[in-house]
Amino acid sequence: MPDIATPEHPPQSAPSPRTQSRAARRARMIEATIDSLAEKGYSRTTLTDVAARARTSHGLVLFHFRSKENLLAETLDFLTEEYRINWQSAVAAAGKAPEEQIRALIKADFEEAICTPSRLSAWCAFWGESQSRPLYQAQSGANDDLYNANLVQLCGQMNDLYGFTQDPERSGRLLRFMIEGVWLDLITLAKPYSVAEAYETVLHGARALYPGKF
Amino acid sequence: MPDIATPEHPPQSAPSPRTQSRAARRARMIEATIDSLAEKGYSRTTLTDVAARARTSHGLVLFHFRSKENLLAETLDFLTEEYRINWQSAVAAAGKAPEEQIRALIKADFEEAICTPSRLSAWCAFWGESQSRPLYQAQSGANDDLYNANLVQLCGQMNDLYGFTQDPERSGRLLRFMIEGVWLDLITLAKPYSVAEAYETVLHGARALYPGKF
Amino acid sequence: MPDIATPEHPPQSAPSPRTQSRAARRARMIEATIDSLAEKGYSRTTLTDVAARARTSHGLVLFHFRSKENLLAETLDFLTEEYRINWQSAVAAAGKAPEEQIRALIKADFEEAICTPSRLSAWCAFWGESQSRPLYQAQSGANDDLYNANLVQLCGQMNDLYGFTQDPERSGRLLRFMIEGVWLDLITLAKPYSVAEAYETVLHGARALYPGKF
Amino acid sequence: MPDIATPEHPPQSAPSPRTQSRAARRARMIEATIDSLAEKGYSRTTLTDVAARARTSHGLVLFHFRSKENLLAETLDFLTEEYRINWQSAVAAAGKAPEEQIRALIKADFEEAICTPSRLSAWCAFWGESQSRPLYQAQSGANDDLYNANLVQLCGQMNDLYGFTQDPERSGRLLRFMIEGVWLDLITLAKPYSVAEAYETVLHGARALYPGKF
DNA sequence: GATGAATGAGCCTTCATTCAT
DNA sequence: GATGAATGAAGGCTCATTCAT
Repeated sequence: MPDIATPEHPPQSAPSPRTQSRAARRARMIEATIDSLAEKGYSRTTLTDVAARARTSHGLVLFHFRSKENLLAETLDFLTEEYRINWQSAVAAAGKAPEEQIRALIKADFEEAICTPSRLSAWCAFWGESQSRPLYQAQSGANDDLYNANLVQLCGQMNDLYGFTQDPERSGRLLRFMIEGVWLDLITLAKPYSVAEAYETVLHGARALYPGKF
Repeated sequence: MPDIATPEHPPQSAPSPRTQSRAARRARMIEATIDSLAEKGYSRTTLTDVAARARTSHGLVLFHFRSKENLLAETLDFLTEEYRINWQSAVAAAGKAPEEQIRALIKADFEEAICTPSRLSAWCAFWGESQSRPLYQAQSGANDDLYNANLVQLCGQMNDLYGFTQDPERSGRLLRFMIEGVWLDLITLAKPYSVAEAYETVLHGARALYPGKF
Repeated sequence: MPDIATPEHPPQSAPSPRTQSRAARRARMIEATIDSLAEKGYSRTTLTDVAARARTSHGLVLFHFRSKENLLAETLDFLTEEYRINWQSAVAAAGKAPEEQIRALIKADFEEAICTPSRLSAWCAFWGESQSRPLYQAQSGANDDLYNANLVQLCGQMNDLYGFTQDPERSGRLLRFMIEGVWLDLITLAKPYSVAEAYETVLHGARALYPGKF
Repeated sequence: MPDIATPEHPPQSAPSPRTQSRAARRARMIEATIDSLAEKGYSRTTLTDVAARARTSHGLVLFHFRSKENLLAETLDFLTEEYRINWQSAVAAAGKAPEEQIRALIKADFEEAICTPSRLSAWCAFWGESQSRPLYQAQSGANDDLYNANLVQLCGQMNDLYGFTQDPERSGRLLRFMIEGVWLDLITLAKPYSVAEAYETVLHGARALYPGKF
C-alpha cells in the first residue's frame, strides 16, 4: 500500500507534522490525477496538468511519485482501496440475511463518496486504455474477484434459504452487470438519469432475479 | 459515409480495379486502426502503428484520411454502421413476436463478425477516452438511441401481450446492461468465459425478467 | 527563355494547336504561381495550391516544370521579361529628350498590366526570401543593371543638356528608390493611397531633383 | 513586452543570476532568430536552426517562447522596440530646428547597431512574407505611423520656417523611400556600396527637396 | 524540499517528388 | 498527356524525465 493518507487509514501513532503534510500533498496529487483522468482522459493526462490541479510544480509530482506510470498505479491503487473499504464496511454493517447483504452491496456502490462523476470517469479511463489492463488486473483484479465471490456466495445462500434455483455464478454476474451498467450510463449518456433512478433500476433487476426479496 | 465497401453497399456493377483497390485500401487501414486501438489502446494508437499494420506508410494513411482525427472518426463510423446493419437485419429476419425479436437482438450481438476481441476492445477504447466522447455521441449516439428505443418498445409489447407489468424503460435498460456486461467481461477478464456462456448468461437474465418466455 | 506564350513573343510560325495549348497551360500555371506567391507568400506556396489555382493536378505542374524550384525560377523569369519589355518599349516610344525618357520610364512602372497587386506582391516575395536572392541576381540582376544604367545615363544627359550638377549615380538611384518606395507602400500599407497619388509622389520627387523639368 | 534586457529597461537592482540568465538566454535566442531569418529567410527559419545558433535544443526554445509563431512575434517586437528607441533618442538629442531633426532621423537609421546586415535582412524577411504582414501591422504599424507623422510634421515646419511649398505628406514619404531604398540596396545588391555612400545618397535627396538646408 | 531549466524521444502533419496507370 | 497513389524527409509541438540551484 502506498502511504496515502486516507480517512480510513489513520496513521497508527500521531505522525510528525512533516509526515502529515507529506501524506496530504500526495493525497492532493492523487485527487488531482483522478480529476485529470476524468476530465481530459487517459491520453491527455499530463504531469503538468496534474501539477496545476494540485497547485504545485510537475517536478514535485515526480519527486513524490518517481514516474508518471507510478503515479497512475498509485492512483488506481487508491481508488481500489477506497472502493474495497466502502463495500466491505457496508456489508459488515448490514444484517446477515443474504438479501440484506446484497442490498447493502448495491447501496454501497451509490454512496456519495464513491459514485462521483470524477471517480466513475477515472475508473472508465483505466478500463478503456488497454495498456493499463495488466495494471488493473494486478491491482484491482484481486479485489474484484473478492467482490464477485462474495456476490456469488450470497446468491447461493438465496437458493439455499429461499429455494431459488438460478445458477449463482450467472446471477452474481448479472447483478454486477446491472451496477456497472448504470455507472457507465451515468458517465456516458448525454442526458443521464438520476442516481436515484439508477438505484431503482438495479433494484428492479434484483427483484426480477429474486421475486419478493427486494 | 466513408466509401468503404460494406455489405449493404455492394458495388452496383463491377467497379474499376482502381476504385476497388482504393476502397479495399481504406478498408484495410480501418481494420488496422481497429486492431491498433484494441491492442495498444487509444492513447498509443499512432499513425505509424496503423500504417505498419496496414503495410503502408503513414503518409499514405494521411493521404486517404486527411488527419488522424478523421481516421478515428471514420473508424468509429465504420464500426457503428457495421453494428447497426447487423442488429437491424437480424431483427428483420426474426419473427414478429416480441420475445423472438428480443432474442434475435441478443443473438445478433454475439454474431462472430461483431463479437470479436478486436471489435470489442476498439469500442472500449472509444468509450474509455473522454476525449472521444463527443465524437461517439455524434456518430453512434443516434444509433444507440434507436437500439434502445427498439428494446424499450419490445419490452412494452411484452407487457401488452403477456401481461407483464415491469417498467419497459428499466427492463430495456437492464437487457442492455447484460449485453454490455458480458462484452466487457470478454475483454477485461484475465480468464474470460466462453461466448456461449456469455449468451446463456444474458438469456438467464432475460428469463428472470420475463419468466417462461426465453 | 522558357517557352511561355507572352503576347510580345508570338511564335514565329503558326504553332500546332498542341504547342499552343501547351504554352497556354504553362502560362496559366505561371499566373497561378504569381497569385499564390502574392496571396500566401513564398513559404506557403505549394505545388498543390498552384495546381488548384490553375485547375490542374500537381502532377501535371511538375510534368511541365520538372521541380518546384524550376517553376519558381521560370516564374521569376517571366516577371522579369514582362517588366523589361514594358519599360523598354515605353522608352522606345517616348521622345528623345532625357526628361521625356525619364517620365516614360516612371509612367511605365505604373502601367496597369505591371502594377497589379498580384505582381507587386510576387516581386516582394522574391525579394524577401533571402534564399531566392541568388536566383534573383542571376535572372533579374542583369535587367536591373540595364535599367539603372539607363536611368543614370539619362541623369547625366540632364546635366549635360540643362546644366544640372547632381551626381547622376545618386540621382538615378534616388529615382529608383521613389518608384520602389511607392510600390512597397501599395502592397504594405493597411490603407494604401491611390496609384495616381503614387505617380504624383514620384513626379514630386523628380521635380525636386530637376526643377522645372517635370 | 517580452522580458528581454533592452537598453531602455536596465534592471533596477542587480537581478538574481537566475533572472539575468533567463533574460540573457531569451535574448540570445532572439538574436539567433534574427540571424536565421537573415541568412536562411522566413520559410527556412526552423526552430532547430534557431536552437543550433543559440547553442541549445529546440525544446528549450519552445519552453521559453511557447511556439514558433510567438518566437517570431517577439523577435519582431524586439526589432521594433530597438528601432523606435534608436530614432526617438536620436531625435531627442538633436537640436530643435526641423532640418536638424530630419538629419538626426536619417543619421539614426545608419547607426551601427541598427544598420546591420542581419537586422536589415530580418526586417526584409518580415516584409516579404505576406503571411507575416498582419503580425507586422499589429506590432510595427503603430511605430511606423509615429515615425511617418514625425517626418511629415518636420516637413511642414520646413515650409513654415523657410518658405518651402512642397506638400509635406509627399516630401515625408519621399524621405522615407530614400532611407528604405538604400537599406534594400545594402541587402540586395551583389556589390553594395558603402554605408557612407548610402548616407550621402539620402542627404543628396534631402538637399534636392530642401536646397541649402542639408 | 521545491522549482523550473534543459533534453530528447516521439507524435502529427505538410509537401516535394516519384511512379504506375 | 494526365491523374492521383505512394513515399519519406523535415518541421512544429508535446511531454516525461533529468538536473542544477
